[in-house]
Amino acid sequence: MDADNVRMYVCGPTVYDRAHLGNARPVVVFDVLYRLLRHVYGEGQVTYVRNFTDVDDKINARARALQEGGDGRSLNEIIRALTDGTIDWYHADMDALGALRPDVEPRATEFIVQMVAMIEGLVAKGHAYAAEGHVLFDVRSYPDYGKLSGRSVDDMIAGARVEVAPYKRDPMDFVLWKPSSDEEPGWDSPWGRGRPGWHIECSAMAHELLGPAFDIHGGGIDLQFPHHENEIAQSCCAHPDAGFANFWLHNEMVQVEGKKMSKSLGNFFTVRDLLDQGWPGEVIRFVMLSTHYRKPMDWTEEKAREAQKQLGAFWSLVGHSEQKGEIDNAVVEALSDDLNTHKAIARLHHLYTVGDAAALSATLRFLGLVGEDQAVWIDADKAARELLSDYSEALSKARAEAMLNKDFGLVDQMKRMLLNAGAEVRIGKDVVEVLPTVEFDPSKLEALK
RNA sequence: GGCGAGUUGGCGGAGUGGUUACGCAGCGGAUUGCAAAUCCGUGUACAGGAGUUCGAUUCUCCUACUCGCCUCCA
Repeated sequence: MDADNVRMYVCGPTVYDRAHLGNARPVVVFDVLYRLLRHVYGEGQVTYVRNFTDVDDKINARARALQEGGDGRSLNEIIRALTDGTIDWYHADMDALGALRPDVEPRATEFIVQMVAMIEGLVAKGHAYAAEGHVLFDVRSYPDYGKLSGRSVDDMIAGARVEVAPYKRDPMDFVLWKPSSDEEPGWDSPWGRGRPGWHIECSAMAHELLGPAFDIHGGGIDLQFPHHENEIAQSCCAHPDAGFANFWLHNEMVQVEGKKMSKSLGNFFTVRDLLDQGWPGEVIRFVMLSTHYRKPMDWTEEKAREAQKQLGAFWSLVGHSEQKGEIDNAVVEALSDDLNTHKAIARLHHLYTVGDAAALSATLRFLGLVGEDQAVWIDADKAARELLSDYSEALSKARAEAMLNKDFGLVDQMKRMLLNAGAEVRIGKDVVEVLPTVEFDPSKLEALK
């Protein structure tokens, strides 16, 4: 809409717990988009907003449990502390994945005033009504309701899985505001003390921070309905001529070893779990980017291992050279084509194969595939190379002897040990080299006699 | 019951109305004491059926299967 101010809003997490792997996908996907937009339009020309939803019944339940467990603070204080802590976790974990922080990360609880104002506007325009302390959005008042997700109100009602509250005019009407009991957090409003419904916070914050119309709205495909559908209904009815979001992007879900990630299947884990297991954040990111964002992404150990191997190879090429290069244009083109990250990775392989360390380095940086882990890895790699150079010398000597007396027993034994420790043994015509691989483990080396 | 996405070689995973990526694994060769690594070479895969077309993996329709959403969910 405005090349000097490209605006993007992405639905962020409800901060009640550690981010799981599924939470990480939109973060990584839209981080790539953010980086691309900054590259194309300029770093200062892009505004990226991603919210924290810090008012939610799951949070309330946790806070109440803490209170009942003896926490003497007020409910609001506990909630604030709880969500503060969860946000810190989120930042740490997403930073580890190489995701840039958005320009603005608004918290829902800091925009209650704007939500109330928007709801009042909707009531005034006849799109919402108060009933029994609730305020509900009247879906029948918005003819385009269901357009984004390709549903019709009638179809959905036919599905008959809608909870029908007696105060609703239509079963599909959704809550904009609901009353709070004394044990629940609440804010004063024209409809009494209460709290916002789930969807209104994004509409209010997007409007406040990006204006009535902006370029891109993103989030997980599971949010397409009802969350985004409801956002559209609210925002478009509140600001009928603005248009709200120009483009909607939805990432597909994450699976684990071919199955849906769920607590009941026991394949549920957080980003922190993976990091603690020793997977570098860049490897997790690399796995994410190897699948197009609109397809389900299957997390498997095998993919992670493969990603680590490939990234390790890239890093070892760029890590030991200080050349400054340009971001590869073919990668930018691939990303410009609906974020074809896998094609971009194929191009990285090409840069690696032709040995263009400078371009590879700049492009990896652009894609967020080098970070602290790379520095750590380079250090470890250097140390390992040093350690192995002694072994290399010894092996070289032993081999020279063996070449004369044709007894290769010792050479083979040394080789086995080195390979077993994850080293790579290269014996050429006259050169012997021993180099570490990503699997190198010095503790598996026994002292050479 | 409603809505949607997908089904590509051993595996992962792009893409295209005709020339069929890329990575890993495999195979053949060079090399090697043997390997590893490297280099060179190598595989005509697009769920099934019908249709449109000179020609379809790519477009249309049908069928099968998988998955997701419809309820908190990224």
